[in-house]
Amino acid sequence: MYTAMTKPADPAAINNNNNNKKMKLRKGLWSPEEDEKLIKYMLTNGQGCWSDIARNAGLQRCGKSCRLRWINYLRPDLKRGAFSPQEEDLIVHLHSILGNRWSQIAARLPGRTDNEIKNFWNSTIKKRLKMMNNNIPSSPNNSDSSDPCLTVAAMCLDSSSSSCASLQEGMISQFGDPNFHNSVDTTGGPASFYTMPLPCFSLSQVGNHNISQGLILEDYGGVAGKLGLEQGEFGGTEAAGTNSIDIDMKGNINHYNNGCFNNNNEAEAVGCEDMFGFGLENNWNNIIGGENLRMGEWDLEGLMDNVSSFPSVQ
DNA sequence: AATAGGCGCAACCGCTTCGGG
DNA sequence: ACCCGAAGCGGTTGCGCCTAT
Repeated sequence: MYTAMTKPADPAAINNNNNNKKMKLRKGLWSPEEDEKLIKYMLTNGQGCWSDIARNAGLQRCGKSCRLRWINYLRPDLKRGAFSPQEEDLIVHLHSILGNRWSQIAARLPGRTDNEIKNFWNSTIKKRLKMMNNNIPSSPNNSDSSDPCLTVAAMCLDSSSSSCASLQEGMISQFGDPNFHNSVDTTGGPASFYTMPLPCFSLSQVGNHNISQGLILEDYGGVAGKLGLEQGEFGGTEAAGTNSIDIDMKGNINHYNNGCFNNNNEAEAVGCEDMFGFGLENNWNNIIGGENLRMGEWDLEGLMDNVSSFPSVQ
């Protein structure tokens, strides 16, 4: 496993190099000896300045490399081995909320690292979702998938690589992007609309309400965006038209056009409490209240608090 | 048996954020 | 207010293993 590139350094050279600030730092895979040194040092001295750790532990590594090795591999509290189905579900679920914020996802999976989760996502889950996505008809509500979380995530996979859950930030940033048209799925929407696959929440959280299309982004010629809820989004709702939020180039939500929500109290209740069951309702009230609100300031912690209803990971 | 291609994982790279001077 | 170094983060790369042909 250890290649020539990772061949342990000559001890004499280390001694010399310890006095030489220009010593050549090693790269590549870590040798067992290096691991041992780092573990020993960390257990004895605890965490500190990583560049000092690298030096004091007698490692020809940069602090950054030491930090990564410790966090991703050597930490005693790491959980090794395959992801459990519960962890897998939770990752998909969290990713639908947080997007590629791997560190935040990892923070909610004890013993797992962001790197591990990122790799897992980019290989296993992404592949699986892609396969599922091939089986999903253009209209998401026709999906017969048994796993709503995976279904939503698979739908999200059709959008930009920054993931659907970047609604809070990514979508906004894309409004001014001339390439925006290329980054979203255009299936199912009228010519002037760009249909974003259902973001941010799983069907299980939506309850019995039929989210048929998700969000629409109307192209304003790269000047601004318009975000709306498509007709028939909520069960029993007879929407009179597309309800919209105008968003300027800075991502400010300037006002909310009262459409079906005002015409249909039931729809309002459903939309605000169920659809945004992770805590978005507070922000949604802000939107309805006409207050300016930046997407990036949506209450992620509030969103995450509601994830507690998700099966716990062992 | 040989080998090409796919896959998973560890590590690096570059950018951003943060905190201290 | 500015600079600089450290830390953190996400994207990407490289390499060894596995598997299909």
